[in-house]
Amino acid sequence: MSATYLEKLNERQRRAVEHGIGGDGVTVGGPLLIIAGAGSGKTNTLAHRVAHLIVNGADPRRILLMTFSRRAAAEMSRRVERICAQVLGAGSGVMTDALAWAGTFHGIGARLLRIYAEQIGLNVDFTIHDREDSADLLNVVRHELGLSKTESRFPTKGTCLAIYSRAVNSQTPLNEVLRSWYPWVSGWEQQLKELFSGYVEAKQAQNVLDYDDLLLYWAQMVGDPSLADDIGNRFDHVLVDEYQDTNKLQSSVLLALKPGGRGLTVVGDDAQAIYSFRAATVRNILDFPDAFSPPADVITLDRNYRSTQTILAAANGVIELARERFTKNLWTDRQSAVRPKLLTVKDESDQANYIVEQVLANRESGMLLKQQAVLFRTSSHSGPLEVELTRRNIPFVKFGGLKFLDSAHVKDLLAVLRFAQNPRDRVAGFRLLQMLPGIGPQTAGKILDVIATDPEPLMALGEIPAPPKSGPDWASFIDLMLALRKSDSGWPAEIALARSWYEPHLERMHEDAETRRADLLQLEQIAAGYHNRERFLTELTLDPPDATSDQAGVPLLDEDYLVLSTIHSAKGQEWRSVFMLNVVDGCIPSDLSTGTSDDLEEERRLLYVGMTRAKDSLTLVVPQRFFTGGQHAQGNRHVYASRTRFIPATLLQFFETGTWPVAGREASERSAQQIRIDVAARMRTMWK
DNA sequence: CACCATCGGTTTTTT
DNA sequence: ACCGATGGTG
Repeated sequence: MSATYLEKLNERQRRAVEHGIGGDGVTVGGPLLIIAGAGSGKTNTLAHRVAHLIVNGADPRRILLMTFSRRAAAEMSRRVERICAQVLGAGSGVMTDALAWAGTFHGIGARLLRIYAEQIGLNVDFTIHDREDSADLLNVVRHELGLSKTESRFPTKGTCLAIYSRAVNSQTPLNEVLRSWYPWVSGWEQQLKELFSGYVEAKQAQNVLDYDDLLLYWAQMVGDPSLADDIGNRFDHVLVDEYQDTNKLQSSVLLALKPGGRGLTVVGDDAQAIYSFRAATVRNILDFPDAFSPPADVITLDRNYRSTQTILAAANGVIELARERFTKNLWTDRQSAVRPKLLTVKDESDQANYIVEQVLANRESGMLLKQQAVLFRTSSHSGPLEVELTRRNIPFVKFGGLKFLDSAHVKDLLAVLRFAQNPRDRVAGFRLLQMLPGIGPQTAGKILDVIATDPEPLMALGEIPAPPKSGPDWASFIDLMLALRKSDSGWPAEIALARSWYEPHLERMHEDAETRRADLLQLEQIAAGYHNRERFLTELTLDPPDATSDQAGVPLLDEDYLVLSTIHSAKGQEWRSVFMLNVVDGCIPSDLSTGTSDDLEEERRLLYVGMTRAKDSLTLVVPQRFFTGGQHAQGNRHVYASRTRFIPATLLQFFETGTWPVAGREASERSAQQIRIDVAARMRTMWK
């Protein structure tokens, strides 16, 4: 077969694409590891491999493709479809709804668990707790066990959850987890064990799973040989992207699905491992070949197509100072006379002004906002820039950090739907009941106790006499729950029902009900895109819409906007022009991550990941003065920062260094402009 | 028992 | 600056 669509690939990419695929209908080869450096055409190669499988007769519905985020899965599906349509002709129909099994580990886990729920004694109507729900539930148990009133301070719910999660995801006994990562709480080992065991019981009684359970139950499920066979045989091919950021639990699932490694492909880059805080381990990718006999084939893609040679030289310089050597060095033939910039500015406010000026200048010269991105270590670092962008009416979308779903009103509305879906979910019920006036923690707890034992909890709820102080709100609440229980109004009508019930409560509880209402309308819009309530709740929890923008809504696709993103959320992406904020010690590396040398090495890789996102132009900004704590505009608590330790003097040769603004009176004029406020607008809103 | 005020400790990255 | 725990009041 002449495969002209493969001709654009380089020799190694092509080998990776064709590995194990014969022209004779035999498409299931041995295990393959692709080490794919930043910008080496990884996504393209993987997409071509999947397409090539399909073109050679593999059934797309029997391909399992696991990516790091749903965004990545969607992008991959899109590319695969495009290639297949080109090769097979648009009318071939092979690709209609084809890659049904593309998603994240957690998302795929949730789907499989619902399919096999009965066989493993799980109620199919389980709901999924996000991180905060999990912490809340853990906190309830913590109180019940009397651990919140101990002599010396017991760790907070967040720390407890982090410990639990680390133990589960790394498949490590608690005492070792405590010794290696939480030595300061090692005195609480016994109590933590009790807490975790109570937490597990609570989750089961309430028919909820947390993020870790999606992997843990899946791993348990494939621990049974016949179930493992059954699930493994659903898929002829299993491909995993970003394998360096998977944890031990995930690799155990993978090996149980395809014990011999046949049909298994993993792709990743050990130099881009940045998720060890989630128990990801680079051992997974390094040990992959020898998990099989004969060992997996390894193909290394080290030719970078993304960045100019000067950008790559600087990035290579940074990663070469790492404690351990990585499996490759990147090279390119994209010559450029322009080195990346390392720019010193006075403070964060000048940093914001500089970026705005540069971004606008780039746009003047024809570079869309969308082709530019501003990256930072920590979500809050972009605060001053966001203010400035808003003031100048420059549209932007921010990825990472606080989610739209984290706001109280959105959680309230979701709690209504979740409780209707699974009335045993106490976290949802507790939240929901307390929205009613006159119902607080005690009353809510008692009501939940009463209905917990009933086989039909929502019916039982209807029979509870109205709590004295809840007034007429109780009756309308019961009406709502009964209506949602039957779910005969259908989806997405149910969310409209819930929202109109919630609206008076919203107004009562929040001053700024107006802006919050807009969010809820937006949630309703999003909901319309899902098939039913269960899918909506599940997928929203697993893949929350993570973009927040200056406008209430996510901008339409054809609009132009600047991208703001944490480095973590920028993984796998690229832009023509990239700016990195706060390239100073204390930000990269984060002050909180300088404890162990492993932490520090991960921060170094983080800087490397950020730098390698840039195609044509890269600017690292170093503010000298850094405001801390209180955000009074006139406040003056600050620290003097210095350039990140990851760019020592020996690396300065790779950068064009400079300061901004260029000295002179321009600067004072600019700052005069900057404190200007819109007095007229303030006057208008004063009496509203 | 709900609701409000206050005080003290903490503060990243995300499925 | 923001929780979360705690204590007082109605």
